[in-house]
Amino acid sequence: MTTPEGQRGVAAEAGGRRRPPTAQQFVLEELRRAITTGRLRPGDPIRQEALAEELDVSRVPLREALKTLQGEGLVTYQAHRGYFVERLSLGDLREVYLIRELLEAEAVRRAAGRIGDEALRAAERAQAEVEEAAAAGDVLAMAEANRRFHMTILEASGLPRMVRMIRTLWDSTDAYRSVYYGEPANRERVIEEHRAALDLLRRRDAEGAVRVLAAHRAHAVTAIEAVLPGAPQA
Amino acid sequence: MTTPEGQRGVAAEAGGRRRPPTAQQFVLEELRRAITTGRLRPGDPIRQEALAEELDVSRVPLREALKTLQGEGLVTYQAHRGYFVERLSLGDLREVYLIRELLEAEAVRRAAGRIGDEALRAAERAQAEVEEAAAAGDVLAMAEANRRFHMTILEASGLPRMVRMIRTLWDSTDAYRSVYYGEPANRERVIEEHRAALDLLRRRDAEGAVRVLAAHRAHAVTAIEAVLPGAPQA
DNA sequence: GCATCGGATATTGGATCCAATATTGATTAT
DNA sequence: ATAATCAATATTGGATCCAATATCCGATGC
Repeated sequence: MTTPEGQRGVAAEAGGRRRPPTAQQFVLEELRRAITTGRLRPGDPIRQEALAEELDVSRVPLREALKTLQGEGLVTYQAHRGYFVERLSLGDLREVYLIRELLEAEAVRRAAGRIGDEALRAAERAQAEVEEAAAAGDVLAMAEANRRFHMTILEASGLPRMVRMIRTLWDSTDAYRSVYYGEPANRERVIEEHRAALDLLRRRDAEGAVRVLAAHRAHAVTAIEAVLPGAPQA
Repeated sequence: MTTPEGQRGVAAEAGGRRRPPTAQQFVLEELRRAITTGRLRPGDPIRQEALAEELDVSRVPLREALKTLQGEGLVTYQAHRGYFVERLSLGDLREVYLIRELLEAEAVRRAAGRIGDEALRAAERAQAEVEEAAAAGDVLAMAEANRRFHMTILEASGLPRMVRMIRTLWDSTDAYRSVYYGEPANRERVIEEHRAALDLLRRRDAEGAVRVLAAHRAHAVTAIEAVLPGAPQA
């Protein structure tokens, strides 16, 4: 970060976002984006020097950001060989969804009994954004709003550590999720299911909400499985 | 790591262990040990320069190790303020055990149906070490053997990611677990419960094993809760 | 006396340089 | 031709130095 503005590359589409206060956070965001958008694809080795130069930072904050991503399961690491974008096998994907099932069921169950009006309204707002993005066909915006929708609900569980773990699991499959939203039929279904879940939450029907959201996940995982074998092509 | 042998401090009791191939891994091990043994106590700030000097490494590998520990929840981090040993509230502790309950129940259930003879024998060996350490009153050795016992069983689940998460959760409460083993009555109970679990696993009684191990955890958490308020005193 | 401001100090964040290890490719013996 | 060896190169690991930020503490005004 010797110069205020770097050149354009991985960091190119950094539209109107303002830069985080530390290089490390900046790099973290850019790396996440690069992975979730497919700019860096599963299995790709991460060359530190090239990437550091592209982002216009030194290798030090880059390496720390990579350690964070390693902890989140987005990249793997081999001593003296470097970091690689995690390549999820079909088994890995199923395992991630199984874990999410176990954790989210409990979180949603608790959230249903505790969620307040503000949180419900926040979820409704997120849902409105989901529908908006879906109508516009903006897959990325939809994924982001969708994430907000679910996280808002989960946070009502009062289990912050659990939510953090779920969020991490969620992120680890980001690279594979966009394919799901690409399909218009799936976008429709997501909207329907969200509406049903909101309805059940408003009525404090915990088990109903758990059931609907479990089905919601199941749909996603089967759809992703269908296209998985091999990395998601660019 | 300019000199082969550093001075004595956090790294002092590095008995007969051989040094890992990279400074970062070495630091990671030492930090974990320092936290679990109480050499670094919950809430303590981690001064990088002092610690780096004590371990005879530069701050670079230390910072990367701290990032790893941050991901595992053993330390917290605030930009420009540094790292602190995580201080678990009572609520946090309960949450960790709740998550473990959800994940381990499923893992044990699967493990019971899949565990092979070698894994069973490995668990039995670990259990023998647990009993040995308990008899000798060696709390640290007991904690380590105990960990091997449980991990051996969990690994039979065929869910490596889940096991990794459980291991991380396990580690995050290390600082508080030693108090449990300190009590001879608890040591006795642990041994009994392990034997019962092994027996049920041999008979492929999944639900029985799940039940016994759930009770096993419940005992531990209530015992730890009793002494928790405030950090575990040195 | 108390709060506020400002500078000195401590501590973390980042850049650069050097060392250690792995990878690659040419060379040679079989 | 093929496999093994070894040097050249690429890449990561680590140390040191400098910059940026926060913290601490005394001075100053009310």
